[in-house]
Amino acid sequence: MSSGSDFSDDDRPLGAPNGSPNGRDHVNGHGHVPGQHALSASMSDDEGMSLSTSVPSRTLKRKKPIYAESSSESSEDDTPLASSPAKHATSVAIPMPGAAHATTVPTSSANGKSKAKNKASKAEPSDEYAEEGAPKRKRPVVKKEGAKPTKKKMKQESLSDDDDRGPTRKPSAPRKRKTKDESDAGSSGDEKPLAKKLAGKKARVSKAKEEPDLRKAEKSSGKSEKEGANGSPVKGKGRKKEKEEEEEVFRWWDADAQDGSVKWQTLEHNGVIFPPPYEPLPPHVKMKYNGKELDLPPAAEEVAGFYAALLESDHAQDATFNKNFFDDWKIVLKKHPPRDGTKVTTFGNCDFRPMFEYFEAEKAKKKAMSSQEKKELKRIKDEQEQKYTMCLLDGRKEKVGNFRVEPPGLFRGRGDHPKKGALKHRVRPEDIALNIGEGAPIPVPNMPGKWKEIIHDNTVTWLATWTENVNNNHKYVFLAAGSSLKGQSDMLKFEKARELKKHVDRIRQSYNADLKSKVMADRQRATVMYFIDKLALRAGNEKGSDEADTVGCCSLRCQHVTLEAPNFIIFDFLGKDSIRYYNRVPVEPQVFKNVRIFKENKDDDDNLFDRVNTTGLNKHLQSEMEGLTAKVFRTFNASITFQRLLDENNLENATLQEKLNAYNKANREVAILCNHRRTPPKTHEQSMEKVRDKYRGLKYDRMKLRHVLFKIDKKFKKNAEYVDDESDIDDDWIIAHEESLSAKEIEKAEKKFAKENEKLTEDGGEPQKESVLRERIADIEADFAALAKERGTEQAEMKREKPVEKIQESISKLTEKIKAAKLQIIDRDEGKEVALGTSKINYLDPRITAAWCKIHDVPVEKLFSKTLIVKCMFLPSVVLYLESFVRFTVPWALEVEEDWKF
DNA sequence: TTCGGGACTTAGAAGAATCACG
DNA sequence: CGTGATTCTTCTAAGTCCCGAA
Repeated sequence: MSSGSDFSDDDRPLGAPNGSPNGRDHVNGHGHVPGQHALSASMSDDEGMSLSTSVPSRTLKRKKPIYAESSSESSEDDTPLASSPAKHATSVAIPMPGAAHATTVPTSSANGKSKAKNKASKAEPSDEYAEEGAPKRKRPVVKKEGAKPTKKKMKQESLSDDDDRGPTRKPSAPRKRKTKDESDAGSSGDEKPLAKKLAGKKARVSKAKEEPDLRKAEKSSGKSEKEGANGSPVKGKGRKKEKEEEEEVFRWWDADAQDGSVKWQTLEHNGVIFPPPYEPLPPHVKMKYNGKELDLPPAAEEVAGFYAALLESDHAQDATFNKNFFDDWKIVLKKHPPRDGTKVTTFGNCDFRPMFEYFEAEKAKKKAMSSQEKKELKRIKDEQEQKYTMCLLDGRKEKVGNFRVEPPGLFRGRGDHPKKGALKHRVRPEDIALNIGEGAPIPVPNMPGKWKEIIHDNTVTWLATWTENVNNNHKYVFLAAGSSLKGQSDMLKFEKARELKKHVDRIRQSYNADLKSKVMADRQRATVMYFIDKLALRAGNEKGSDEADTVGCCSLRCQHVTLEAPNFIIFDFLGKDSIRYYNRVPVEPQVFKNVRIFKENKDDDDNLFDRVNTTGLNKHLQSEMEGLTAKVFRTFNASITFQRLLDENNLENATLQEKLNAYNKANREVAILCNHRRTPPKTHEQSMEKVRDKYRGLKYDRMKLRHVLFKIDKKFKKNAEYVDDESDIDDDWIIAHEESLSAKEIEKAEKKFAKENEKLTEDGGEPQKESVLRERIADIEADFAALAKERGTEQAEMKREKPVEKIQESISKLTEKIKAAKLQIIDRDEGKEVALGTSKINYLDPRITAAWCKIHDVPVEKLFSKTLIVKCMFLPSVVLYLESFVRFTVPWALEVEEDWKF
């Protein structure tokens, strides 16, 4: 796909609107529109849809509107483009590209009024399913029972024009699809999988069927043994039992398909490692309360220390953080009061500084240790942790991921999480459940206590779990990213995304048709799909009031989207991790219209899509393609865009560096698409200034050379090549620059002088007189004085005569350098808040990179860090090869043929 | 139909290691 | 050969999605 789309990148920009609620100001800078498909929707005007969604459901959770200002309520047709957009909208939009392909197949169903659209489109494609190679579905189809029942078709909401209007359901229980329009979808969904299965593999079918039952049985019976017994025979096939000695590479990707539910047959591990107990501070380190030293018992001191350590961080400036910390600390203090009976009641009277300073000093001390000592310390630590790092999974040694139990501390929620600052308790063995193979030795905790529970569940991959006290979230210990388990599911993920390629045209047609559906729920869902597909937005589950207020596609509220006629939508909301998403994009007129309708009669903090939620959306997606969920679109979009961008380059005679740049550029585009950001390093501005200075220096040098030419002959001024003005270096800068140059030269001269003298004395000679140095300095100063004179004259003298051609040559060389420097500056500045890692690790199919490296003869190590490579391989023995060379590696992704395409 | 439990992926920040370079 | 910048790894928060009970 993606044929044509040209990505113009010149539009970057966007002025960042200020004031993001939580203080961060990330802005997605560009108007990139991702998916380049075209929606062929014929824009027939929809018959006057009068559906107004009247009743805005109030979102339960939302307490206070965050973006109060956003002017959004548009009620009339005409969009507001008023002020607000203008404000933000510096950005430029990029036209949605390509329009061609998907379109080609007009489907009958596309015609407007039919509400049954789903059906129609579904039917036709059936052949597609058949062709599918039938990869093993990991997610067992299982649950089909669920689907079936729905047959009920209730349908209400038909949008007959008015009545439906609504959505009527205003109830506060908002949206949530009440309707089941999905029913049809359900049914069709059913058949699909079937077809697939049939087409697919024989054995598989039976397996799939069986599994569910199996699984169920297992679950209910709990740890029962039989599951093991049952399970293994089924899938067994003897494969895993092969003699492979542990260091031999297990090529799971070649091995027989794994079933989704049973994850392992045998599992041995050493549990988790607990952090060392709290060590009280030396007696001379005491925080103060009301100016007096506070003598705290260890338990209370420990908590105070958590806070003290953050004293200079942003957290300590955060009111919520401080309050939550203080509340929790007071609870601890009640149990462990200061020894002198002081009552700690006011946060403002606390002075944690002494503790902070002690920590800083300790840090400095540690840093000052010799590298010998540091190494020794590290060795000891590694030794202690050694046994936790690996486990035995089906007889193979595999790396464990986070085997260190999270130490106690203050909860660092992102954005404005209502619980940030709360005390996270120390986790004890009593809190932890271990999952381990039956019969495997039970590890002994490295601190006093007994495990909460030992289970033997081979349908899950975790080794240990506990519940964290602040949010009651579950924490797990899993295998490392490079393990077979993770590798497998990673590969499945990408295969699923690739599968979407085959269905995406049809899916787009179908949602395009639905954009005009008379059923409000369908129309909203289609609109949601349009955004998810084009902008790679996240699904957007509902969130609770005790979490930060962030949204995804389904949970967008009216305040998050602004319409700008004729066809722009401005998104401005906080997404995952409270990262701001800002994007101004052109959309299909129908989408524009829909959003206008959806916003009608709603308040800013009402849900934009009041009839859609992620569950319903995913259910629908499943009916379009087995295993399809909203997040698959993100993976698909990222990888396919990446592949396309890489393919667009012509790297015929490119140098290695140019190739790497091209790769990184593509990577960055994807990161931007997915809105992956980072806060620029504190030092960014400063290092930016340095680069800019270098750039100006080059420009200065070139200017001087030009002036030399001008002096030789005025005619050069006419030469277009030399007219370049130095608009980016002003007089002040020139003066400063010349001064610094002169200072540098003098310093150099002094050093040289000193060195010469040293040598002379060494050889038994006499040192030179000071006057020699003074003379040299005078010369330098004279040179610079001459330069000062030249300022503004457009004429310059050359210290050493050079033929004109040489000068011209130097100028063009400088011009090149200047261009490169400029690019580098832009690059760096634009990249300052884009994080490339996340997409590289999670969204870009590593096989794209592997194949690309093969074609262009680029060593993978230049692009993938060691851990990333390991992720594509996963066995230690393989990793060793890596050091010597990638030829021998057998990571699942690195084995691809060079013509492999996503 | 909602709700919450559960398991697993995705995410940016913080910390550690390595690099570049004066 | 330190040291400041850059890159990689670790840490754990915050999502997605599924499931089953009420």
